[in-house]
Amino acid sequence: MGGYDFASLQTKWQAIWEERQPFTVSDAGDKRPRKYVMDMFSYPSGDLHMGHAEAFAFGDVVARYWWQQGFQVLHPVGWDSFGLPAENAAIKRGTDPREWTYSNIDQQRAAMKAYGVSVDWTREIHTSDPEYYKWNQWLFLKMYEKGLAYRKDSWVNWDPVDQTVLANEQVLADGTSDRSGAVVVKKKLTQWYFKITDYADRLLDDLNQLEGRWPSKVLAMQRNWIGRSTGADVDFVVEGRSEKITVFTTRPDTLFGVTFMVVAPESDLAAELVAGQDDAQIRAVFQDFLTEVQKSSEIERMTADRPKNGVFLGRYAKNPITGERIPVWAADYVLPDYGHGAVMAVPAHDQRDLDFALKYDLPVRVVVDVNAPVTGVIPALELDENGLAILPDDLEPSNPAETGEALTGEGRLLNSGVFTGLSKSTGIKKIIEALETSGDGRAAKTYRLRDWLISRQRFWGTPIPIIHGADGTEVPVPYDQLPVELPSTEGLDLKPKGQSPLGAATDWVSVKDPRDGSDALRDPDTMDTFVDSSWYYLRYLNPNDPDKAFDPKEADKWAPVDQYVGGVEHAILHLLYARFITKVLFDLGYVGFTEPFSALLNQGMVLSGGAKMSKSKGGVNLSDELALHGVDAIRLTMAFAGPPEDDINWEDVSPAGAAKFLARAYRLAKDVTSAPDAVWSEGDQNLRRVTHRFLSESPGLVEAFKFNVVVARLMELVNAIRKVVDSGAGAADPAVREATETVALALSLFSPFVASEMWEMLGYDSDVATYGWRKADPTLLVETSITAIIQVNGKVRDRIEVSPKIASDELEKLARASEAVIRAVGDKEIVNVIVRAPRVVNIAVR
RNA sequence: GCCCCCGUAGCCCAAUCGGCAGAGGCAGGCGACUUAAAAUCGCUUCAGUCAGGGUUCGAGUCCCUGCGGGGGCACCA
Repeated sequence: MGGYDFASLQTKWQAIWEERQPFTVSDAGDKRPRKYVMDMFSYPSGDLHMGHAEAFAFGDVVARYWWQQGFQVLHPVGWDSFGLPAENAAIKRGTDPREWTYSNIDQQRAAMKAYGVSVDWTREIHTSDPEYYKWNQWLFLKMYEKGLAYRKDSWVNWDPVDQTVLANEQVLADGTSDRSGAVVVKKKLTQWYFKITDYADRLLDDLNQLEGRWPSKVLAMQRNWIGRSTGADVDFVVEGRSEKITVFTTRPDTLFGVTFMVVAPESDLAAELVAGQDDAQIRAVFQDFLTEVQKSSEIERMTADRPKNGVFLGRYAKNPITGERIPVWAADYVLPDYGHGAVMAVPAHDQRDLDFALKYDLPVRVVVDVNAPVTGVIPALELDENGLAILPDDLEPSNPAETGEALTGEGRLLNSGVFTGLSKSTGIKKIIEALETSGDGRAAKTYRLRDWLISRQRFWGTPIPIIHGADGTEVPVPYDQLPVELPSTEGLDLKPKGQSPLGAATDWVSVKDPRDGSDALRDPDTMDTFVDSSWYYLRYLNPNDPDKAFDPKEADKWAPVDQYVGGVEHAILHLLYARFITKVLFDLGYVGFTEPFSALLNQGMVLSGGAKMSKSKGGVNLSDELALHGVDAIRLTMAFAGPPEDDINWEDVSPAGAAKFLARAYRLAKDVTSAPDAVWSEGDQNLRRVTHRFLSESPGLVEAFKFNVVVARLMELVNAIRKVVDSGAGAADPAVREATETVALALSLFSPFVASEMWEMLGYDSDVATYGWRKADPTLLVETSITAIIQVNGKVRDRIEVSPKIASDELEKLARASEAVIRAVGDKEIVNVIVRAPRVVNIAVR
């Protein structure tokens, strides 16, 4: 590798930055406008890996860009330092998780500093510090007071490897744990929840505000996850039972087609219905069925298109609108925790209901004519004595009972009493109105989103600040007794046993009831670490404040975060939780905004051989690449590889090429012979034009995250300077200095070490990073002539050099006079001439 | 099954508003320097934009259909 000694440059500049702290934000008396740029903080695994390196490289481009643009930029880092890897490591070594965690942090901090990220190191936070997690507890208590934190007994996701419960968001689509990879099982347990479902509408609707500033993919994922459906709740009276069964449906227009009802077998409702039923045979059959259902694993349950099984419960319900008597079944295709755990079955128009009806020989009744025109005049239909329509033969739709295909399309209602003939959407509206009038139903929404299960049965997390009194009352720990600190691990067995290890820390868990001093027990569970990360962006604003979680005045000044950078793996989990907690803090009056992250950039992954790069898998890894090519070249490689949100195949990019380019840039700084006070305007005008075009275009490109294009333009500029130095005006030309200084300033966004060195070589002792972007001189951006293209029928036939200010009619005259055009037109008739001065003329001929 | 994103040279990728398909890099080729090689420097080959249809004076760009790739949700009523 020729060029320069990147290793000694890295050492030199790291020491200088350590001393100067150029990125520490004091704010006081600083009149510059503010920007808050934040990278997703890291779990302290000890090493910097490719994923971190890429995210920090991109985040740093943005942070350094705003510094150059004259802002004071808050760009903090912290550590997501609670969690299972530390705890598991501690179990393996018989040590305290604190040791592993804090030594990893030291190691990783050093790696990050060596990576040259523009960070305000005075604001570093660790979520495992009592000074931090105290405020998780404070947040919990605030939410508890508002009824947003509560405990309930429910079927939960249980990770049998990590021996703890998981939130829905932590279970992958294949039914395995996102952390341990174990197949998650269902357990019925009493757990703590945050009531995120209260915020479902706001979490969904506020996504519209983020449109265009968050990746559309993330917005789509969040919308899917929240999964709002609109429709109606309909109440069905059950014979011999005082309470009705309420079902949720998105198709109230098909109410006349209901031929049976289905409830989830494991729901309380099913048990009640069977209990109220005299036939012992039916009760026994149901019990067997329920046992069978509970045996099937979550994975089987989640596979679509499984055969549907069910049993008749021996009970009948009444259709509220037709008065018809319909049987009530229990079946495994109805889920206990969605909607009301019960459905009205319309087999003609729902594939699942149809599959079930055909299997158990239940009636199928068509109530929507999907062949009927959806728009236009509704044909007048004759009704029979039952109020049902008599249909002309050609309107007869296909019969689902014969085809096995449910009719789910748009159409017009059939056999639906006074509603017959209505379109789907009008039918939905009118039938809901009728239900509301009769009191048998109402418009309703339901969500896929579930409340956030936050308790965990592990040690290394934030203790839940609740005391359980002897009488079973939940007593919040008084605020002045926070934090509830984790005990020492001395004599404590952290091995997962399905119950929190804290429960066995006798001295810790036994407390006096704050109400009356009687014996009581602390809640032994700890919080999901996603609680820590749901508000950490606020803690950076006053990381050492002992009196409050964050300062609302600081939040007004800095928050929300202007630019958040991180991996798409948090598209739902962390980002949804942080949005939720921000809205809660807004409602509590602590912040004046409802979305935490105004803009989001998701970097792609770095792949090698089609797999994520990591040390354990062998092959290419970050530390080798850094040693081989230097920090600057690696960072530049990532910026140049393509759009930041795309994955990078390491085989497709060239760190050696990046290093070569940096060496070319560096050599220019060496070549410049003019003094720092050289008068640029006396320099080579063509080079100046290139420089100023670069100065003018780059900011927009950075703001659009087109880092790869900026680097390409920078390469262009370097090539242009080289040409002037070697075979033009020469190294002494003032324009060469101007252009080379521009290279150093722009390069500082991507490759700060070599940029700083170049800056020094060029005679400056200031920090290149905060020196300031130079404004383009508009007079150098004006083009003196422009190439107009002349087309005939859209095909380019001639090019002419014209003034950019040429008038349309003059350009047309020139175009018509062109010999190439005259030849192309020949004896054809000119039917139209489009002139877009000064760029294009198109002559349409026939 | 529903929804979202992407298909441009051998490869990674550019192409503001619909207006000359190529900025930059990798790989390749030729040349200069060198005893030779590396490094460096200069020059250079390479696609008509996945396919089909439509809108338009004009489509890589907008619309429809299909194919291919990636992702999210899913017995969700």
